[in-house]
Amino acid sequence: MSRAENRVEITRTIQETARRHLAEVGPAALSLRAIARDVGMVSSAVYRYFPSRDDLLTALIVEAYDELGDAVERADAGVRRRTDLAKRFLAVCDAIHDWARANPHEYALLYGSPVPGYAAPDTTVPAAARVTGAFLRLAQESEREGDDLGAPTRAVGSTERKALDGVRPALESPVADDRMVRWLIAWSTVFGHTSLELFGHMHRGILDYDAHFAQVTGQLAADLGLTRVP
Amino acid sequence: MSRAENRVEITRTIQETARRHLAEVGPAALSLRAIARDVGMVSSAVYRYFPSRDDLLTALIVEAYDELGDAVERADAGVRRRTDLAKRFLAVCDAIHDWARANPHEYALLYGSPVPGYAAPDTTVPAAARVTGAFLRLAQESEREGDDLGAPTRAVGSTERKALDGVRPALESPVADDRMVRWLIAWSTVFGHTSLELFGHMHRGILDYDAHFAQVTGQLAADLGLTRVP
DNA sequence: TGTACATCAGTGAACGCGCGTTCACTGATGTAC
DNA sequence: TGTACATCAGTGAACGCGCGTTCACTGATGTAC
Repeated sequence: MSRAENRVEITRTIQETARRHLAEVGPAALSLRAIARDVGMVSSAVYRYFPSRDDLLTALIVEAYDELGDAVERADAGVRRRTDLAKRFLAVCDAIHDWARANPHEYALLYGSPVPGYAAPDTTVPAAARVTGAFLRLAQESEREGDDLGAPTRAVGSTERKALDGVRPALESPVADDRMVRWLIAWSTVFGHTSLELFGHMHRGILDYDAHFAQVTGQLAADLGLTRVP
Repeated sequence: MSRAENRVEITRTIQETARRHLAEVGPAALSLRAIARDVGMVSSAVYRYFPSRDDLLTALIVEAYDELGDAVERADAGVRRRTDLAKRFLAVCDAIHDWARANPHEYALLYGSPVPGYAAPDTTVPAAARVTGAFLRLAQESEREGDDLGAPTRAVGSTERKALDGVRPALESPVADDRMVRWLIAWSTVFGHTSLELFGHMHRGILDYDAHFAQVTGQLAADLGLTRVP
């Protein structure tokens, strides 16, 4: 095995170990020394592979975003009838929710409180954008379908229109502002529900998280006008 | 000043200092030693007032929940026409959002990732319940008003009905399940929006957070059937 | 009202721990001629 | 094909730091008679 191959493999081993630690102790308690110990290296040796703890953290963040992105895209692609936007929407929501429950510490790293002293570099942006991308793709397709049978939407004034200017560059085909607001509500609801659930705020209130999540996302799909008979 | 009075005052001083540190460095970086230093005490002296770091943390959590609870209840009570449920709902939503933006680290402590190694005791439950209580009160009053002009709701099946059993004990007057789901969506949306905003996920996407939040909560109020002409 | 004793606040040193990062060094792997 | 040199991986010790918690002790404040 060449030096270069070895390097790739050891880098991967370190990151895998780090990922395992992340899943066990959470982002705040992640320790470079503990990871090195577990790999069977002295802590200073890790610096040959990651210039600092923050770079290792960045690698983990990108990995987690990509994993979630994969799950979401796979869920979407798994729906045969591409015109069944409701089914695709629900598949995407479930993918997020399922991944979060299976990987709570990773979810907390991505969507929980920021890690103190750490600022995510721009490297993480493309990976992070995959999840929102799935929502936006559905929004555009739904818009193209035309006949809108969703819940009535409030008119959008000029301040809000300007506030949404940041979203538009991510779109290839236009989505009307009032409907975009509904998609953003769906986005906030899915992540809000997941965070409230995972961080313990539904404890003893909602007795069946999956049932409730299904009801909620079903309602969102209806509000978005996705559940219509073809 | 008596010993007892002194004790109360110093306990308060410690907690106030802790609170200031929390606001500056966030929950994860909160240090008992640093707080003691700032108060002008040796770190071991703090143990006369708080048996451990976790108890101090609990006190801060309760304080923060109560502060948010105060803000929410004050906002609700500030609306003169008690039958204007839309206005009251928007006041409550804004109170949460405003408090979170003014106290981001405190918000993260309450609604962000759990602090590693810390489990909130039951002491925190009543304070935490005040915020959700405001939503539930509005839900009940809206239900009593009767004429429901909100967006159409999806039927609730038996699994979801059972899942909602945990919410019912908190109610004095009944709320129909399908409408309760909408109130829970509103709850998830408000906290989801706030978390996504504060934790940086709307950065460069939404250009005016307040405008967008207003649009979103306005839409929620309409979906809940609160914005009707009397 | 004064004295003897008990209670309590706060000190300072210590324990035992862990962290991220740097640096001089050894020994193995690669490269150029 | 063999040798001289450069590159690189990994070591081990150290730096400097901070943390929560315990404990024997001093000196002040309270209480009972």
